[in-house]
Amino acid sequence: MEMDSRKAKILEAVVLDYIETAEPVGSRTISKKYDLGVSSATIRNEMADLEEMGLIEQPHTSAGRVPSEAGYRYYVDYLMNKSDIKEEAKQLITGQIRAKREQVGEVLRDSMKMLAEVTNCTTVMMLDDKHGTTLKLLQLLPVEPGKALMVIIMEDDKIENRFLEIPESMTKEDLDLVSMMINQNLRGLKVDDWQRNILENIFQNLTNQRQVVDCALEMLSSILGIQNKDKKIYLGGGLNMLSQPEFKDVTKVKNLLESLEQEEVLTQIMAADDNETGITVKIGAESGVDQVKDCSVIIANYKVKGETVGKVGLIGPTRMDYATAVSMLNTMALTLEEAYQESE
Amino acid sequence: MEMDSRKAKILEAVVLDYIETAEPVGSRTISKKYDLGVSSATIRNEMADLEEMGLIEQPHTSAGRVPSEAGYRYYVDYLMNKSDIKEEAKQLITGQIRAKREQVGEVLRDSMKMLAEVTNCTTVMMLDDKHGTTLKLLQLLPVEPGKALMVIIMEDDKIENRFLEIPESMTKEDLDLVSMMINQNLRGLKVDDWQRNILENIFQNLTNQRQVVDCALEMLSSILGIQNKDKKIYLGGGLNMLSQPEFKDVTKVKNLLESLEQEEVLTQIMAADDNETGITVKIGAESGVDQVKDCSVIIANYKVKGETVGKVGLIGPTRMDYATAVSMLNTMALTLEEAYQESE
DNA sequence: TGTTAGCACTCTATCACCTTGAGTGCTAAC
DNA sequence: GTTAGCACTCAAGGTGATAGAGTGCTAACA
Repeated sequence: MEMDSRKAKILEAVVLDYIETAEPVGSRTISKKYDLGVSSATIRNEMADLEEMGLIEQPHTSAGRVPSEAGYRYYVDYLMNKSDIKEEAKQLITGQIRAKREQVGEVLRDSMKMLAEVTNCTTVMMLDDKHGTTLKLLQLLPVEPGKALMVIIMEDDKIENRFLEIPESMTKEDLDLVSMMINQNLRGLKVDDWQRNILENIFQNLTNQRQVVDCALEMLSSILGIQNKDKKIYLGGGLNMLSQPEFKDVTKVKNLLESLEQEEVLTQIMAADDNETGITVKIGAESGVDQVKDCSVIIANYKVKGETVGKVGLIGPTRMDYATAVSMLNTMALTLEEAYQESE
Repeated sequence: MEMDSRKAKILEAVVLDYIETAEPVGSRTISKKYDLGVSSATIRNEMADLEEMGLIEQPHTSAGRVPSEAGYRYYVDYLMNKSDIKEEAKQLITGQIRAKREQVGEVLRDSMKMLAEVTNCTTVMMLDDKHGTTLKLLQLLPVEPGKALMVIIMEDDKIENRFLEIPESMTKEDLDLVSMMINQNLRGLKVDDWQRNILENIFQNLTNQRQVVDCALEMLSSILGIQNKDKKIYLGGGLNMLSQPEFKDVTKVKNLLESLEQEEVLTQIMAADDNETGITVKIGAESGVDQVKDCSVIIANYKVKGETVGKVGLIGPTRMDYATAVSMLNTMALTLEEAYQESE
């Protein structure tokens, strides 16, 4: 069976109409609504072919046609108009990101929420564990006798705070010294690269503060090393799923949303991007994650200096507006890259 | 119409059975399941009275009875066994809170989640704006040329981080000086108490760093003063609602959950506690918040040194297990108070 | 006087059944 | 190759009958 241009147009019509209405699309609808210049009977014949090719399917005999996963795939790969995007929505996102950059984290959260609203999907933001795992600056601050605050600034300006118990006798100067030693020796290193002799060096110079250093190092390593355990993941617009007609069944929604609250599942989903550059679209079961086998996932990497620093993902029903979703996500990733570049 | 002890027992049976089964309760069910020593006919007569008193109602003629809001009210006020609580669940919560206290914020979030799970309700934690609005310690840290990190520790050990642009020429010593001046003058003060002469004093001593100080003060005041704008609210177990049979309708759930994502609504809900001490139970429309008129809300204050520092709330269907909910919430509030007390 | 058994009554939930309409596939004519 | 026409299929929606849960009332009972 050959795929000619008329078949393609009919497939496109089926996809677009189904995305819009969420109802199976009949031959009559297509012949009336989309101007193909042929009658519904002809379209019926073509649709029978498309069904044979596995691109569309019928929920039951007397219903219209619905795109299959393969059909969506064909649409996304060959038919979709990739630049089709609402300019205002685009502005909204870029504006959002460029504004108030001083509040670390807030910006990401807000942008994710906005992207979710515009696309009516759920968004995931994930910072890559390759990045942010090296130390930029560590400082111990005396808070009150016996208590200090450890402030850790990562290479990507993320910040962690931990309280630390210290001997009452330690002064601000002692803490400064400890901070300095740790900074000098560990700045820019990943936890894997800590070497015995570096650590020995720190301890040797700080034998009397050994207990504090030990505790601080332990916290530090847990933050830098086991990043994936408390890797920052932002989720936006989880409730958007509830408006989709495919999720009118409560238990289905519940299972899905509960899955999305589990970091393992999110990590698995986001790991599904195969081409390192640009945008990956996974339709239905393609993601390989059982919990979202009825959803499509779109993932964008964003890079700084050629290295992937994070991913933005969009999760929605298979019947989602791929054109808008892809271009919005693309905009988002580009603006984030730009913002990162500037702030470096 | 008098409320005698048998009527009370029947009302209690209706409430308990309805809480358990979510189905209207018939006279036969009560006579068989709850050992009242009278026949279903007698119970029917009593139920007719209870209905006349407005404490129970019938969805339709041939259905059993369901407690009215007034019925729940009566149950909560006079019948409920307040110490009825599963000891293990209690242990779970207190254990959770007492553990790993060094990770500020995390503990609260986790405890909320757990409380939500145990009660199968949604939980809200809200830190009162009276508290946490005074400065304990401020420190400016040099990050890289032209950039500093402002670390702010509040009186309740909450921490805020903000990046600050500074003149490239400023040294660590300059920043220390600025930090010290701000600390000396503003520690322990609320933003309302900042006085012109105090600020003048800071500026006079730091004329050459005026720009930086200005910027820092602005951020500081926005953090301390307009606390309610970014007041920390933790929400836990929002999805629990989805398991309740009263929320099998998706649009209903969606509206509710979307309301609960709005801080104004949460603030309104949590403002509904009238008795300053102990626990408030608002049943259905009693909360006065339209969005949760089909839910009940239970609110607990927790205090340190006689002053309310925060509230914990529980939101669930009107048909909720009040006894367990109240005592769990109570446990939670007490343990939090205890934890705060210790850490002060 | 309070309690109970018995019975008629009411209303919902459920199922089978039918009708309707959307949509198809096939065929014959263009 | 295209199209009009027609028989066919199937889900959705409406109707009517039935079963079952629960009530209220009445008369008998202790």
